Parts: sequence; C-alpha cells; structure tokens
Amino acid sequence: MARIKTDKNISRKDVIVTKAAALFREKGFKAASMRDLAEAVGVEAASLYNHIKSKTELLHELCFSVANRFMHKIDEIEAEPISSIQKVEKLLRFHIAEMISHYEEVYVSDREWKHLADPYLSNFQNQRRIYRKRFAAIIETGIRNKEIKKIDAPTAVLIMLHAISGIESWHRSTQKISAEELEENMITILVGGLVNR
Amino acid sequence: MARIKTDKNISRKDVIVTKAAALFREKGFKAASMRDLAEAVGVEAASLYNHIKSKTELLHELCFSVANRFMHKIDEIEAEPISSIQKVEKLLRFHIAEMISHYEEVYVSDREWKHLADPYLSNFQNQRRIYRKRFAAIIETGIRNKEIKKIDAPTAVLIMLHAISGIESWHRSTQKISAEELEENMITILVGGLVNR
DNA sequence: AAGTGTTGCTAACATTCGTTAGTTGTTTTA
DNA sequence: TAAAACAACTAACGAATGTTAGCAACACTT
Repeated sequence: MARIKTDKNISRKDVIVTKAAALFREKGFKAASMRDLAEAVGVEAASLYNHIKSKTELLHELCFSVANRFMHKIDEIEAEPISSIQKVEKLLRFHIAEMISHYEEVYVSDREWKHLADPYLSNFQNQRRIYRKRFAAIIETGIRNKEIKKIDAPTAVLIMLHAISGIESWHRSTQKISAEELEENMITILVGGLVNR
Repeated sequence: MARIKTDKNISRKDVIVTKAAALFREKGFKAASMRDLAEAVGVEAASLYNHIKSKTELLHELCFSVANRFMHKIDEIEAEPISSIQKVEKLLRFHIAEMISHYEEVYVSDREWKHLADPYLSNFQNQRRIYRKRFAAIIETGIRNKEIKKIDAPTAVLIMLHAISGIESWHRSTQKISAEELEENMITILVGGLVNR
C-alpha cells in the first residue's frame, strides 16, 4: 500500500492539486480523468477522494489561487507612487514571472476556467473582468499623462495578457532562450508598443 | 422528418462542420458531445453519421482548413517585394481579419488541436512549427536591415500570435469598439513594439 | 501493545459518451 | 411511376467517466 509521499508543510491534498495542474495543462480539464490523475499520484482513483471532494474542486483551487495572487499584486502596484508606464511594466513583469515559475497553474487557470460550475464560474468571471478594468484604468491614466500612446486601453490590456500567455510556447520549445532574456524581450516589445515618443 | 437545411453549394456536411466550430469554441472539443451537436443541427445524433466519419474528423477539417489558409497567405506575402516590417504588418492584418471574420474556426484550430489524433496531430504540429519559423525569418531579416529592434525573433512571433488570439475577448465583450478600430489599435501596439527608431 | 483516526484498496454504481445496426421515410433518377 | 440513392429515425452497444460503499492496512498517540 503505497502512500502519497509528503514533505513537511505539504499536505497530500497539495500533492494532488499540483499533479492535477500538470495533468490539466497537458490534456485539458475534460480530457484528464481521475484515473489518469490517480496514476500520476501513484494511487487508485477512489483513494483520491479521501483528500478532495470532487474533480471540480481541484479546478476551483487552481483558478482561485492564481486569481488571488494577481489581485493582491494589482492592489500593491496601484498604491505605489510611480508613473503609469512603470506600473504597467511592473504588472507585466509579475505576469511573466508567474507564467515562468508557476506555469501549469497559471496556464490552467487561464484556459480551463470555462469548466468551473456556478457559483464559482460567475465569481471567477467577475474577478477577471474587474482585474482587466483596473489594468485598463492604469493605462488610461498613462494616456491622459501623455506617457502612453492614444490607444484603446481595453484592447491594450487584451494584447498584453494574451501575449504573456504565449510563454506556454516558450516552455514547450526545445531551444529556449533564458528566462531573463525572455522577460526582457517581452518587456521591450510590449512596453515599446505602448510608450509615446 | 426534418432534414438539415442547405442552400446551393453548401453541403449538409458543411452545415455540420460550421455548427461544430461554434460548439467546440463554446464548450471545448471534449466537453461538446455529438448529442449537443445534433441538437444544434436539428437532428438525432446518429443521423450525423450519414455525413461525417467521426467526431475527430470534424476537428481535422476545422484545423487544417485554417492552417491551409495561413500557409497560403505566408507564401503570398513572402514573395512580395516589400520591406520586412510591411510583411509583418500584412501578416498581422491577415491574422486579425481571419480572427474577426472566421472567429469560431480559427479559435478552435488554435485551442483544440491538442485533441487531434496522429497522424494528423504530428502533421498539424509540423505545419505550425514551420509557419512560426517562416514568420520569425521575416522578422530576422528586418532586424538585419535595421528596420526592426534587436529582439529575439521567435519571442516576437509568439507575442504577436498570442496577442491576436486575444480577439476572442473582444468578440465576447458587450461594449465592442469597431472591427476597424480594433485592427488599427492592434497594429499600432504590435508593430510599434517592433520598429526601430 | 492497544486503540483511533487516517489513508489506501477493491468492487461497483449510474451516467454519459461515440458509434453501429437496422429500418423507415424522402428525394432524385431513369 | 418504379427504382435507386440519400438522409432521417429508434435502439442499443461497449467503453469510459466521476464517484460511493465497505473494508483492510498503516501510523501515531497513550
């Protein structure tokens, strides 16, 4: 009877959630079965239910832990006494760093949230909408201050966020440039596309 | 016995493929069932099989019709006697136009190709890789000509392509700017992020 | 060492899925 | 109008899915 291995401060549930992130990323939420997950964890499918309530719960946990991190970060950045373009850059760097270091979670949260069930679904969609509005508001302030080109702010947000999700391809590519190089290149192009000069 | 309605030059299979695109876009390939599709078409599930071979065939058709369109376009643009930055802009405008007018197909091809089965899967991945390399080559020429900033070309490609897939959010948003405005904003930001000045 | 809660197992369930068989009805062709 | 081709239907199959019940083995406390 092979138990799920755990280190200190890491519950068995955490192990399952982490493996689920990897699996959902690879196959998609619907295509990943609980039996797949069980195999990845090294246990029978039914045993998972000693630690989790349902498959959907795994998706909740992933989506909201990611959403919360981004929400806290934008709280923090909004309060800082720096220029709009600096705020945008900071936010982008955070997105990039998250996408690099918590790849699977962030990716799953981004692509698989559709499979959440209400009330989680509505809740998640709301948070997402609010986040984008706050991001757009930063850009709009930058436009008024002439720091940023006259563009449609929601469109700019949409470009930034989706561009960053492209780091997925970087992760999968065999000939990777370094994470630092990737970050600098992305900032160069994305911030370069915004600044007024 | 209600038949599938068809106009001239539109086969019943075309009707099914089109409805499938909408459904796969909305729910994802795995989550969309043949019974869902049948209902959307106005027929029983089994009846679909008078026109198609399998569910996966629908995905093949969608993915490769999109891939072929992009391949033909890059053939065309590569051959034109214009600057690199102009080629990039043309390619981007084509991507944007496709995403606006053939939203469902393009979106499905972009997000659901993972569910293709070999040999289609490998084939599709190859085409994708080749396309990106050719796109990157255009950018690299632009860098050598000093038209474009010194950046990592594959990273630039990744940003461009993913940024465009963000048009999905535009489609879903209630307060849309016009398609023309969207296109100009995207070009401003994306091309603006590339050009050397 | 006994007792207690935790974590695993096997077996099975109700559903849903893609798909096939066989048949009936409808349109097109000769 | 009869024959042939097409396109719909009902019924059902086997496989896979998420999940539950009931029980056995382990680990920790006392």
